Amino acid sequence: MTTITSHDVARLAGVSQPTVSRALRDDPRVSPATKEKVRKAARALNYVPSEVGRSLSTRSTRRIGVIVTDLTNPFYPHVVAPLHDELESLGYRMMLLTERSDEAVAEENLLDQSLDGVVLATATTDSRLPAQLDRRDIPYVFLNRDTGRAGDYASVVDNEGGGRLVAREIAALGHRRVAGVFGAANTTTGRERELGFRLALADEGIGLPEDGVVRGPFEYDTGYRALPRLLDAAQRPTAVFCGNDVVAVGVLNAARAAGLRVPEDLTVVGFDDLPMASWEVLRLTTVRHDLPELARQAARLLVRRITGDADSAGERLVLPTEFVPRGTHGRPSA
Amino acid sequence: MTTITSHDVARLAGVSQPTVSRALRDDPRVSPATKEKVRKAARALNYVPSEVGRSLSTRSTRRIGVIVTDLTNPFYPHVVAPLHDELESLGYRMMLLTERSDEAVAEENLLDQSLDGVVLATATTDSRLPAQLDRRDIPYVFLNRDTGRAGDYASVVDNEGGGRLVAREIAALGHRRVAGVFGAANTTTGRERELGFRLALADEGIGLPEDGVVRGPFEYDTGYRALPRLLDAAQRPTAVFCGNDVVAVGVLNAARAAGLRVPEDLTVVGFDDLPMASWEVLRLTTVRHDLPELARQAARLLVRRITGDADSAGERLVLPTEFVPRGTHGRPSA
DNA sequence: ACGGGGCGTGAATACGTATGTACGACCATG
DNA sequence: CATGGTCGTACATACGTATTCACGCCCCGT
Repeated sequence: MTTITSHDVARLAGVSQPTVSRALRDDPRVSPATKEKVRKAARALNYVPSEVGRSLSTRSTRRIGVIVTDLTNPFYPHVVAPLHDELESLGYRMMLLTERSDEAVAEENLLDQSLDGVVLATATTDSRLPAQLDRRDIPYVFLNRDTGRAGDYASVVDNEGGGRLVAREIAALGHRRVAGVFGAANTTTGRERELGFRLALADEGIGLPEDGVVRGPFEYDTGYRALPRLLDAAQRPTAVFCGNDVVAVGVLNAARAAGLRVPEDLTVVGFDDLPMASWEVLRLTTVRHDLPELARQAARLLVRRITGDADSAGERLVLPTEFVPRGTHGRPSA
Repeated sequence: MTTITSHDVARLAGVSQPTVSRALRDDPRVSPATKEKVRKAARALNYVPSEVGRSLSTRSTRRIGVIVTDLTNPFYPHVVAPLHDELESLGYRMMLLTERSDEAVAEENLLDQSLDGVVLATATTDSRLPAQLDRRDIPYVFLNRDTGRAGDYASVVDNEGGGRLVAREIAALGHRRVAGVFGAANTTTGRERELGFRLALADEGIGLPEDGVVRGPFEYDTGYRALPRLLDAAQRPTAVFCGNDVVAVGVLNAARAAGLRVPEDLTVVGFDDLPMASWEVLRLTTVRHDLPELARQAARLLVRRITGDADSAGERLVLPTEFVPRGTHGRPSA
């Protein structure tokens, strides 16, 4: 069974190929009678317009690339899913790409004109991808992380504010020896959350000792392996602020493995409020922001940029944060 | 900045466009000297071949569609991630599509010749998608679930065997009043796991009462809401087999909320052995299979089918299962 | 010296759709 | 009745790459 084209439909309907194209796109210049004839022929042949042919002709693929590091990190699905849905409702489709890809492969994938735009959910401050995309005039937006430079198009969270919230709550409970497990230093999320936390702690006269800070990828293992080190610090902490929920879950599990009671022996606070944070077995105290909205906002911003409706100087959309008390924080017992 | 095409490269290199195409694809009929000239020109212009032009000409997009229900269900990322990587190493890219999409949209996406193949990770036994794909001669494979009919191309798990394993372990521990939370009845995964469980229980003289069975989507909520109902059964169960780990986590959390101790008051067993099953806060006893391999196998099978190297009568690749004892099973105390 | 056989390259074309332009028919108006 | 306008459709072409075919050249053999 060979592919059915608009020419086949044209032949059956007794019109020309361009008329088929126009009729199916509901062009007002085609008479209702002809439209009906064409639609009938198209449906009789089970015709579906070729996306490739259309893309070549219109120079637009209505396809968006989304770059993530690792989908098995529970954070990403919660951003990719709403992103997918929002893009779909805007008439775009989603290509999933990962950062770990071989660099040459990745670049070719991005620069071969097969994407109308790109969502970068993994940007590190030293990534060279944005420059490549700029060079090709491929619209892109940052999601969650950005480069921190002016001119970015980004949908992000008030990370610094969120870090401050946690510091104040922890201080108010009476904690004085605190620790932190943050994201890698080349991510704005990691840096800003740490900064807000430090600044607000300083306001309360509390310092963050050198051996009370661990930085690493926003992964379960980072948290799991960080806790033993933090417990070995000169000043054993009574509270740990984690750069995100995934890391916090790692810390919670390490605490359980170490026989520590939470929150009696240790206060643990996360960031993101992933659905699992409210599981009974975790009851993780955390910082909430509207993750689905973060994704939807990125999708809409990207589409605005594609259609030329975005501010040419860049746009940074910042979502607010909120402290969510659950079961993993309390007064220090020591 | 206008798009750079092979014609531009040709002009700069002083050759024809076809020669550029051949040179860059390393065609042996092009002389080394010309190749060098072309490569130099291409790199000077930062040329990347247009994927769209190539697709139109070759009638192949090297793009694979992957259909999932809901990415926020922790199961899917663990199959999508290895699938993505395997496809990439085979030279294909991944389009992510969801089942919930508006049906018309979804069909158009699948049938517009923009995909070389499709992975169905969501098949229900009554899905009409396979017939549509057959009709268009679009190669596809089932992943994890299939229709159960002969002629399928599928990468699946020995679900019935896995269900049997659990029944035997539970029976051996002395449980006599057991319950089950299975997947929807129109999924082979749900049906086969239930079947194996029932058959092996019957071998031990144990029945599964009507009010000891709940069926629903393989989601957290299904498990969470199922437990209260099961506890209200005429014969309160001492053990619950869950259709997959995600459901089991729902049950575990419901048990915690109900003040039940696991495994003292209730034995809970899952299926899949997702990474989170080994978290200290869960320590879920479950049935393991090689999930990444399940995905990789599906990718390779699909590519074989695309290239015409697969058995024309269909192929069903079945992965074995293994019982993984952790902390959520034990002898009944009652 | 002439003819034949590679070898390397260019010209022509195909892929499927969208769109600018031209053209024919019909109607209304003077 | 002629002319101008409008409406609907066809013709031609563009998009970027891959491929088939034809052709010219050089080298070798006789």
